[in-house]
Formats: sequence, structure tokens, C-alpha cells
Amino acid sequence: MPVTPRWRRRKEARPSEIVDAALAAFAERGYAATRLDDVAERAGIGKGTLYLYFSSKEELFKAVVRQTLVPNLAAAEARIATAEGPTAPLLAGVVRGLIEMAAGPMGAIPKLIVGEAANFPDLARFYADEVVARGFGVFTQLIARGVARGEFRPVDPATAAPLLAAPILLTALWKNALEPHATHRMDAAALASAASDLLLHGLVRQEGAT
Amino acid sequence: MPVTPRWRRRKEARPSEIVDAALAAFAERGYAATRLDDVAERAGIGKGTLYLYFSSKEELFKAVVRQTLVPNLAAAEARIATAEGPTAPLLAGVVRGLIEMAAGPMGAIPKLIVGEAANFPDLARFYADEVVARGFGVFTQLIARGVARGEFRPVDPATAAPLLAAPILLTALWKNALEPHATHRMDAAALASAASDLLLHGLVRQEGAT
Amino acid sequence: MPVTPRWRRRKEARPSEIVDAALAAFAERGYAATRLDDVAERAGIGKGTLYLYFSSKEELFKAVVRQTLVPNLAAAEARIATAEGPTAPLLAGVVRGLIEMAAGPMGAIPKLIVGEAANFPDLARFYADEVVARGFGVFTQLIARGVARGEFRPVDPATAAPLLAAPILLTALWKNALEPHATHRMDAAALASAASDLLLHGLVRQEGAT
Amino acid sequence: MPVTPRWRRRKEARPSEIVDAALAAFAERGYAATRLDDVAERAGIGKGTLYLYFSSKEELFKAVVRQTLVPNLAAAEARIATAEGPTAPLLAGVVRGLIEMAAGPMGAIPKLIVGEAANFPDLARFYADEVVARGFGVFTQLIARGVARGEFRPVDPATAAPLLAAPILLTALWKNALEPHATHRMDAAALASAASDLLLHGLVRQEGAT
DNA sequence: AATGAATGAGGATTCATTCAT
DNA sequence: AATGAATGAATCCTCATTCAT
Repeated sequence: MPVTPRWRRRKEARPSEIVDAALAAFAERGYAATRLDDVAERAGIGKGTLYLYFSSKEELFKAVVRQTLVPNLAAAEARIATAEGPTAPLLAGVVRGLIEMAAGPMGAIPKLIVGEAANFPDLARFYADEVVARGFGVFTQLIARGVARGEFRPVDPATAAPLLAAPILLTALWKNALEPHATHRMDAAALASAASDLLLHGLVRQEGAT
Repeated sequence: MPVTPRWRRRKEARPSEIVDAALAAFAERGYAATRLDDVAERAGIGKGTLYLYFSSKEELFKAVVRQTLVPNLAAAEARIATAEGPTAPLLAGVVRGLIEMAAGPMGAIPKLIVGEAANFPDLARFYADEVVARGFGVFTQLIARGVARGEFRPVDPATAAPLLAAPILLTALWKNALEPHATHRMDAAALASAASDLLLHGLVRQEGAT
Repeated sequence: MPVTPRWRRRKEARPSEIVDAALAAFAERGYAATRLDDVAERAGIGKGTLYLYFSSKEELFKAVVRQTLVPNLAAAEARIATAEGPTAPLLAGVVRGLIEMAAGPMGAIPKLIVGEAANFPDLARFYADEVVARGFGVFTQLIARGVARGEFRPVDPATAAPLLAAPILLTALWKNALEPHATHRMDAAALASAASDLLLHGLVRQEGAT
Repeated sequence: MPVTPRWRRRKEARPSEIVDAALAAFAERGYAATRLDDVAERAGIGKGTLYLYFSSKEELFKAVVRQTLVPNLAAAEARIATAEGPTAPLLAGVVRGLIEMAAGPMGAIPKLIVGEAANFPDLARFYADEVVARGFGVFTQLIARGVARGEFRPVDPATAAPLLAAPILLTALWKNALEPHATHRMDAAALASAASDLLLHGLVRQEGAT
């Protein structure tokens, strides 16, 4: 009869379980106000066990950011790179997808980075250069594609790109910071639609337009 | 021989001096990482003097938020209320003004609120309801004005409003959190122009438009 | 028309007013928990003014003890020294008088001394030697007088003396520390009567006594 | 070569060790003047370790009082309840036992309570109702027993009871507060004998008495 | 590998004391 | 003489980190 171990060794699963717990804790209270005890409790492990996987609170925080961001970034870029067809619906789809992502737990990352930028300069740089700039780059390319194909007006793609990103940021912060305390609720899907519509067609009534 | 007094009585000037120093300190390091000693040093006073004017770090933080926000809010609303003429340039002017403000020290406030929302729920509610919602309200009215005058397409003003606010938020956070650590620089004025242009006219090339 | 000064100079009255206020404050909260602000407020003066009359909190405390104790001690001793007649009623009168005094504000002094003895060794010594020992001395003499006159049994006066003092101490502490927080109330006059009765005649029923 | 560990796990022993150290420290300097560092040093532990067992200085103080008092109270009451024989020697034995206890470290408790009554009202109430009143109750019953058996004069037991308690209080405070600073020394055993003798037989010479 | 008891540096807060007014 | 704004030493308490078990 095989012995059933009281608990299973999960040496491989542990780090990511801890990171998940830490993301939830950091998202809820912020970096400084999060006690490692809380993270350990959420992860269902002892406090000392954290140190077997992460050498300090700072390292854990960096790991949270990196592990949360990197896969999603790669996925997003891949999706865009393989796109075909007219640019407008493509762009609308990207914006919608990112706004939906921003409304979820991942949206806590910008909040954390922005709040701790001065205390984690290298993280801030990583985020600014590798996430924001790269994200802007994706939008820049999309806009340039539309301009090149004659679908878009000849705007400067690099200057316009942040404007596509802005509603995503707004959603991330609203959903992950303010809405839990606010009276007003926001419909992320409606915002996504309005964002695409407005950014593509503008507010001003055009001659002969809908 | 002039004697250098160890200190001087400043009962009236002190509170706002302290608030200014605290805003700078909080903006730089965040709420938790700011030591009251630092605030006192910035303000050129002793540590205990803070407590003559603010009963705790929390109260000081709340005072910083309130005193920084309230005057600017009132001013912004007043300016809009008295506006005349076509809506498009009016809206462009408002957006430009707010983006410029967001690029300055006041832009640190959203960063602080967003980071500490969970730890200061009443502050988060105040900000969400009194600042964000009211700001959205201003935009909503502006858009409704444009729609009513036949200048704008018949969009839903309340849904579109956050999209005007989003570039302002982006500017505030970029300038006050990430840019100091980033490789890339952002031109706030250019962003303001692009924002107005895009939000008014959209990306998509229109029949017979410029 | 004579000018009416806005307030009267009371350079002479001030110190004792301050001492009174301080006694009340110390009696209420204890030495350490009493803030000089409170004393100043009770005395109706500014905080700095205290330092014109007392060089430190410690000195004020010592002054409170000395000025509260000394006059009463002298008065008590004088009263006894001039006594005439049988010793039993004399002793009863002394005990009654002291128990009544102990029930009043002066009773807070033992509480303060006892609590701060280790922090004010010289005060403790002063109290032990000049108040307690002298008080015991008074009782010792009274008892010796009774023994010498054949009114009392031949007890050792010095050993018996503390037993006359004990009910006074009990009253002082009960009335000034515990009773305000207790469910039970104590009748000081009844205790005084019982003290005299018991100490004079004992509990044990004597042959042919009432 | 034996390694000296920086510390050792003592989870079970710690609380009472800390309470002992705290009693000593509080007894020596009083509540307010005792620094938690001192308590920790006396207990041979680090400052933070205190907080693993007691959530604040106040809680530690309350624990000290409770843990010092409760066992002794129960023991004393039990001893009396099972008594047989004539009341006079029984009462003498109880008084002697309590005076001896009061002369020891436990005698510091009344000093602490009395000094901090206003700052710890619930502790004061607990002490007044559960210790003092209960102690008085024990004496009341003893006296009532003597009266009922015709051994004692028909005094009011409840009024006389505090007089038996008074010498015990005197001893506690003298030994734990004043004597270390006084010139005079007190013989607790002699006081106990004198107390019994006087309270039982009184000062006044009786007809045909010893 | 896992744990959590133990640690102590760090920071918010209080309040006796000083001194410009 | 009187004031109370200003000060900073002193102390409680937290929590990241270590390490005996």
C-alpha cells in the first residue's frame, strides 16, 4: 500500500503561488502597507518560507511585476503582429482587449509601479521603457499602418499613440483603486466602444458622416 | 552683530508651508516611505512643530490632498462655466490647460490617491466623487453643449467624457512618476494638441476632410 | 478717575495657586501622566509662566508635596501637644481628625509619594522620615502617655503606633484612588469611630465589659 | 566547542518570565517610568519579543496585576474557608500571613494600582471590587464568626473589617515604597503580633485582664 | 524544505523645556 | 511679567529579516 504523503511537494509551483498571493496583497494595500505575514498567509505558507524563494520584500515585488507583465506583453504583441485586414477594426479590437485586461487584476500593476517609482527606480525604468514605451510602440505601428494604407489621416503616429493608451490606463486605475470606494460605477465595455469610436471618428460632425 | 534666532514665530504662514513641503515629499517618495522628519526638514522646522498644526501623518496627508485640490478645482470649473463661442476650441483649451496642470506638481495628487486608496478610503471616495466625477461632469456638459449646438456627433456625453480625462491622467502619472526614470521624454504641449485633434476629428480619414 | 488695571498683579498669590492646581492635577492622574499644560490650564495661566515660579516639573512636584504637608503637620502636632485629660478620648479625637483629613484632597499626597518614591528618593526620604516617622512619633507619645497614666495596657508604644496610622492611610488611598472606580462606598466617619473603638477596646469580649 | 545560540525558543516559559520581569520593573519605577526596553532586558529577551506575548504596555501591566494577584487570592480564601477552632488565633494567623505576603514582592501591586487607578479604571475597579472588597469580605466573615460564637464583642463586622486590612496595606506600601529610602526600619513580624494583640484586646486596660 | 519565534532598526508621536515676542 | 510657538530627546510599537528547530 503506497504511503500517501500528508502534503505534496510542490517545489516548482510554490514561487508562482507566492507571486499570485503577493500580487493580490500588494494590489489591495500597496507595497509599503503589505506585510509579508499577509502574503505568507494568503499563500498558505509560513513566513520564513518566503525567504526560500525570494531574498527580500523588494525582490518579491520585482518578481510580481515581472511575472505578471511579461507573459501578457508577449501575448499582446504576438496577437497584433499577425493581424490582417483594415486597421480600424484591428485597432478597436486591441483597445477593447487591453481595456478588459486593465479592468482585471493585472490593472493593479500600473498602480503599484506608479506609486513606488521613486523607491524602485530600476522597476520604474523597466516599466517605462519595456512596457509603456513598447506599448506605445505597438500603437505607433498600428497608426502608421493605417496612415500608410491611406485609412487614417496623416497624423504623427508617435504623438497619437499615447492617446490610445490613455483610456486603458484610466480603466486600470479606476477599477483597481477608486471604484471600490466610489459612488459611481464604470462600464468597461461601453468605455472601450466609445474609445474606439471617438478615437477613430472624433467628436466633430463631419460633412456627410453618420 | 545680528543675532540669529533659533526660530521665529510663523503661526499663520506655517500650515501652508508645511503642506507645500509635505506635497513635495509625498510626491517624491509616496505616503508610507515619507518620514515626517523629511517633511519637517523641507519645511525648515522641527519635527514636533508639525504636530502643532496636524495631529498625525494621516491628517497631514489629507490636508495636502484637500488643499492642493480644492482651489484648483474651483478655478477650473469657474473658467469653463463662463465660456462662449464654438465648443471645439473651448474643449481644446480646457484639455490643454488641464494637461499643463497635470504635468506640474499637482499631478502628483492622483498618484498618491491611487496608491493609497485602500488605506485612505474616505480620501478615495472624496477624490472619486468630488474630483473625478465632477471632472467627468464638466466634460460631459461640454460634450453635451457641442451636441446640442449641432457641432458634435450625437455621442453619449457621459460615456465619452472619461476619454477626454484620460490623456490628462496619463500626463499626470507619466510626468510625476515614470518620466524621471524613463529614457523617453514626453512633450506635454504636443500631446495636448494631438489629444484635441484626435478627439475632435478622429483618426479615420473622412470624405473631403483635411 | 482711577485706572482699573485689566488684571491684578498677584505675584505673591501665584505660586500657591499653581501648587493648588498642580496638586489637583497630580492627584487625578499621577505624576508622570500629568502634563504641565494641564496644570497651567487649571491654574489659568500660560504654560511658560510655570517656569517663572518653578524651574522644572520635578521642583513643582516637590513644592506641591512640601506645601501641602508642612502646614498640616505642624497644626496636627500643635493640637496634640496642648492636650489635657484622659488619653482615650484624646486619641480618638486625633484619629478622627486625621481620617477626615485623609479623606480629603490631602490624602492624595501619600498616593503620589508612594507611587514615585523610587523616582524621587529625596522626597521619599523626606516623607518617610519627616512625615511618617514623625506621625508615628506622635502616636507613640500618645500611647506612652496612656500607659504612663495607667489608662492603657503596657504595650510597646513604638510598635503599636503604626496600627493607629494604618486606618488613616487606608482611608487616604481608598478615597483618593480606588473609591472613584469602585462599586462599594466607605463611610469615613463610621470607620473613624470603629477604629477608635477597636483599637481602644479590642474585638475580644472581656470579663464584665459591655 | 559549544556554540552559543543567539536565542532559544521558549514559547511556553516566556509569558510568565516576562510577567515576572515586568513586575520587578514596575515595582521599582512605577508604570510610566518603566521602559519596555528595561523589562525586555530583565527578561533576557529582545524588545520586540515582548510584543509576541503582550500587545501593548497596558496589556502587559494588566497581565502583571492579574497574574500576580489571582493565585494568591484564591489560596488565601481557601485557607480561611477550611478553618476550625477559636476565632482569635485564626484571625491572628490570617493577619500574620497576609502581612508577611505584603512585605514581599506582591506588596508592590497595591502601590501600582493605587498610583495608576485613574489611568487604568478597569484595573482599579477590578482591584477594588475583586481584591479589596473580597478581602474585606473575608475579614467580615471572620469577625462575624467570632461574634456569633460569643468570642467577640457585638461589633459591626463590615465596619470593623477594614481595620484588619489596614496594617497589611501599611506594610505593603512601607516595605515596597518607603523603607528603601527611609532611615527607620520596620519589623513586619513584630507589627503582625502587635496588630493581632491590639485588634483583639485593645489598648485600654480592662478590669482583671492580663 | 519548512516553520515561526526572536530580533532590533526605524519611525510616529508626546511633552518638558526654551525663548522670541 | 507673561505667553505659547517651537523644539528634539525619549519611548512605544511595527515589521522585514534571521535562524534554531
